[in-house]
Amino acid sequence: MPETLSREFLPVDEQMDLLQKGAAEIIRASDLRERLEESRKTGKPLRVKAGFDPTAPDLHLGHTVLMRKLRHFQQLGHTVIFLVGDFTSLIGDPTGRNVTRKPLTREQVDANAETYKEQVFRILDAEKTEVRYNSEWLNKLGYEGTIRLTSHFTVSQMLEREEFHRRFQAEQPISLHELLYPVMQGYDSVALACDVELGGTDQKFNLLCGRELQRHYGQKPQIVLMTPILEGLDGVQKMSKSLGNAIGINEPPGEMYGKLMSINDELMWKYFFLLTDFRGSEIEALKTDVAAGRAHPMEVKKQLARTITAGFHGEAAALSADENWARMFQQKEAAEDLEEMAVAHADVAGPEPNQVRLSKLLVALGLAASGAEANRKIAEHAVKLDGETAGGTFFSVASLPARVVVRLGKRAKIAAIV
RNA sequence: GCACAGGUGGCCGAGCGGUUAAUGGCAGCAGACUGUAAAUCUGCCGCUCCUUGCGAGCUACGGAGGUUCGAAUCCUCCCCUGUGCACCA
Repeated sequence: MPETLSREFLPVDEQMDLLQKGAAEIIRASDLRERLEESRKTGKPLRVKAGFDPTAPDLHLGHTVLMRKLRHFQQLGHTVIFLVGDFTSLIGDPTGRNVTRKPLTREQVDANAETYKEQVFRILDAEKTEVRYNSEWLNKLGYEGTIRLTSHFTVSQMLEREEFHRRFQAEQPISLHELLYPVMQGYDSVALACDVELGGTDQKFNLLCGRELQRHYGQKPQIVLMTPILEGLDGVQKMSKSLGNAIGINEPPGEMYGKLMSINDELMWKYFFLLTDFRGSEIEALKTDVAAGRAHPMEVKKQLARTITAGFHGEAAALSADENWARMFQQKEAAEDLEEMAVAHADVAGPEPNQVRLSKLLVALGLAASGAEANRKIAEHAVKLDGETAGGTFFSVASLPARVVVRLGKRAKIAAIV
């Protein structure tokens, strides 16, 4: 992929090809083509915006689908605006929530925004990204401006939005301020004079509000490019930290690799498509090979896991994660580089010297959420010590300090008891 | 403000005075099976403590009181949500 720095843009067909890969919907593709042609003629890059609520400082692969698309624009020489929704996040986008989100404090927003940027620039080129905060213009709007702005929409327009409509029908609460969210996001596009706005498909309504408002303000309505929502590890619900089915971009290579291997076969193709630079045709070829029995799905999945892991941690880390995983799951041997945690013997002591209360140890290692849960798992024979199923609550070590490999299900850690 | 309907464990949702940590479903965790998964089957699924026992204690059905030997279940007040009414009334 050539890194275009100057006013030299690639032919429009090639640009369209890249931009359309993995896009769920473009409103409208023909307009995008037109505007790309115009930009190529005038030498002016497109202004491409994507807004982010600085609410979830831990980015996961689901977020990167959009980031990667932004990077595509960037690679083609267009201007990417990373918009921090510091103002809108005081509302909290109601998308997909059946409960009204509680607003963040100013301090939380600021702190989150910083963490966000740090992570985003692992994918985007910081040098070429325009970072803006929407408080810049929304703050100035004032009550009067807000009234004028909201007058462009009607209540029934707002209630067309699926989420509001659903809640209204279900007799669930909709706070007045939530209705303001799409309006503000739309105004961001006006303030930034965007040519294109990116968002997930769940953002469709908000994105279209931008077009609507831009018309009112005499601007050309932005093109809207929506990326699909990535399903999480369960393969059903969207990837989300709060649902516990996410792969964080800051996770250690082993974790990342392991989680990727745990997705089901069907989902792996989507991941290939949205999270790697494999060409569409290459992915289709792999798919055909698997269907015909020429390639093993597990091997293909390993390739996926390696590729994505390498993108965040480098080739070497990905390879070692790969080898480790094979040892752990295929040969059921203990992995080499398990995380080691120091535990004070006093905290986990049993009644006799050199004895350890296993339930406490499991909690201390973070393998069990509570002592009660730990005891249940021991009773279920789900706990292994140095490869041997633990028989009871207590176990003895020959001497202190001691190192024990503790395994509960898929997860294992080395306890350094001192 | 008035009236009505609601508020139960991560979610949905039973229970409507007493074998109740609270039926059931979903989610989750573990075991078996497998190609890592998925599917399927099995077990678990509030917390703490220890003498790990079909042990003891604690906390829990929006909140606070009350009635009762005993309340998620009855009463009172309060909070929250939804709906209707709010000129004629």
